[in-house]
Amino acid sequence: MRAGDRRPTLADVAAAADVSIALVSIVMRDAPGASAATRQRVLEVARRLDYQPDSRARLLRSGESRLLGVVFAVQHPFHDDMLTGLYDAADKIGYELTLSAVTPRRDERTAIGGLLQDRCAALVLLGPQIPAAELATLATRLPVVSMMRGVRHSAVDVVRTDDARGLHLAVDHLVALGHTRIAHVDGGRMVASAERRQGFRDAMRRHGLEAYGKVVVGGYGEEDGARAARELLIDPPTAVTTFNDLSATGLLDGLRRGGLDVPGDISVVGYDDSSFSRLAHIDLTTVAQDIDTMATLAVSRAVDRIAAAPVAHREIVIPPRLVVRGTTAPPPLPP
Amino acid sequence: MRAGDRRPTLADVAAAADVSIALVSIVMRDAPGASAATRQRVLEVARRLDYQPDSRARLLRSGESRLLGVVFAVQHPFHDDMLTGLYDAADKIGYELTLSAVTPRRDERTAIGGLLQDRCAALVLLGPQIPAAELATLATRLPVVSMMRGVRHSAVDVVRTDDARGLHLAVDHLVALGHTRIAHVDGGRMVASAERRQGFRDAMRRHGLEAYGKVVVGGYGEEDGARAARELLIDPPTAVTTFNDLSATGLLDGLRRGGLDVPGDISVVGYDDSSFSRLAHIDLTTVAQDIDTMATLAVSRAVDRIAAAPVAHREIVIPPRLVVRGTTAPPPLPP
DNA sequence: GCGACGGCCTAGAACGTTCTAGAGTCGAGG
DNA sequence: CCTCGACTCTAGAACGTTCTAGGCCGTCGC
Repeated sequence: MRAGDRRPTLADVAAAADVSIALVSIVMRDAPGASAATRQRVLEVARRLDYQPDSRARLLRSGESRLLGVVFAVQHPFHDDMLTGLYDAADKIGYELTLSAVTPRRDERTAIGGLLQDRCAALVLLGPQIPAAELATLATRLPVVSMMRGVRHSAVDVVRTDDARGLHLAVDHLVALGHTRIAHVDGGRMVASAERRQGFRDAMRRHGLEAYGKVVVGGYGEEDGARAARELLIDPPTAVTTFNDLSATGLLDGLRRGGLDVPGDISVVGYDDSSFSRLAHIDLTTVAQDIDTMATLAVSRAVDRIAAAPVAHREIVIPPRLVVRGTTAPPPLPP
Repeated sequence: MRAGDRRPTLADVAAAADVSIALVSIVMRDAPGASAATRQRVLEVARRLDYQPDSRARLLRSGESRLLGVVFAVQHPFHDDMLTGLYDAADKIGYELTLSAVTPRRDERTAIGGLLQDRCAALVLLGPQIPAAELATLATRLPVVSMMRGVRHSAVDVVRTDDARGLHLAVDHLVALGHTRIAHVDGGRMVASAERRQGFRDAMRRHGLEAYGKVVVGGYGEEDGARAARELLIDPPTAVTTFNDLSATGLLDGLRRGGLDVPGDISVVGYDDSSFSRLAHIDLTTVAQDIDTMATLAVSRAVDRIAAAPVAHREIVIPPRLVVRGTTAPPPLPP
């Protein structure tokens, strides 16, 4: 068989096995209506011809498309983790995933547009940045699940972590260790940044430490953390919470270059429990989002919507948990 | 319009604009055969109805599918960079990309299988790990382009960097700075690891330094680099080349923790010019693969194969270039 | 005045599936 | 012996598109 050859279709298999096309279809779908013997024979022939079903024709005909479109961004380690979870979840209930990436030169609208043409049954968006109104419009066309970003609109489903609570956990942990002067490096315009910042402020207030809490402008990446480190080095607190792990690693590096020992002089807490935060030489205390639960819920919510099943809440909020590793310790004794 | 509503089709637009279905199709494809006035009117109606073409039906009918399947792996920053380049390249010539990810729990065969069902016209595989024989079998069914991995089989196209040359560049740079005792942290069983290791050995020999060259077992990730650092600290060379940037950052961190100054005591060269290697606080001297060129060539090679165009060479080898940043310097003066 | 031609448009057949409706066959029950 | 139901199987119509063949106008060249 050469590359240019036409790929075998149901008709080819049917002809070779001397049965009708419909019967082959039945066998392929494992649907009732064929005897064990024929089933066997058809499968045999199909395997011999190396038949592969054409999912496009299949979906075209059968309307319901068991296809979930996922929009993710490159260079976001957390998105990669979430993709892993989504594949697992979709696989478990017999759905397929089709991916569309946001890159520095390919924006979210383009990514979504591509998926719409593929006629997927629902859209799962990882940390969408487009305006809520636009998401709402989109949601009139097909079910839309926004992950990691709250959307105040009744048409859009949301699966996210309780980010405020995540920062409560981080601050509680630090306070329990004895810290009082704690700073937060925030995520700037990033999705969820506001919730985390607010969570930090609330937690500090709850401990009566609002006077000691300081928020430093940060951002998404390592360079943002490094920049924040330079700012913090002027008058270092004894502990820092951050918007995410990437920023935290930049911060770690900047603080150490500035001559501080982590966690001896200063403690650092990340956010996301990205796979690299577990690496021995980073060993970052961090707030973990429950990826598998979130992925499972996002997929099942999308599927419920596709089936037009009534769902209880538009917004599902998952509690995070704190993963204590090596970057937090009691504050240094006052000199 | 509610989410459950049927999406408008060509027939809907045709009815609303009072023309034939075929004419609407012509207008949508921007094909010749419609007057400017009608074109205008049909487009108007289509926009009003919010018509979106169904790519499945389109591809089903028109056979040739302007769809390239791409298999990439999560947690590989370099793959993300390549995806960015591939989207650009495909976009430029009017092709679509459909992505399938390899995750810790979803292997390459599964990822490829998904794409085959989508009937994409060709496959682009980023650093495929499956046996060459399997790739060859696959290539009998549709054009297959392997990126970053050489495949010694006439059926599979290859677009890769001249990795041996990449290590020559790194070693030449270090030797020019005055280094003689140079180690290489290799990539273990990773794709392209052998070429880089061999390139290192050849380059050292060319400089008459084979006696000073040492190869340390490493791997893909930061932890592998950190492990190599521990080994190297026993009797440190003055410079190290690495399999990739991720491993290099782990190495950097490990060496610094071991009390060495980079680049004062020891120089480090990475490989890939990953986006994070450019970050100010990493600032890694590294070997850059020409991502855009590779992406463009991979896409056009795939397209040539789809068109059954004769192509000159099965394997396209792109020269890398060295990006000198802050982790390399002359060796310390002997005490 | 007439045939040829070009511009615009349409009908209907594909594409590879799934689904609906029904046609055979066979054994059991009356 | 007939009828019924269960079980296999099949024909043919969808699905939303593109493509092939043509039809119907004017206009142009003779």
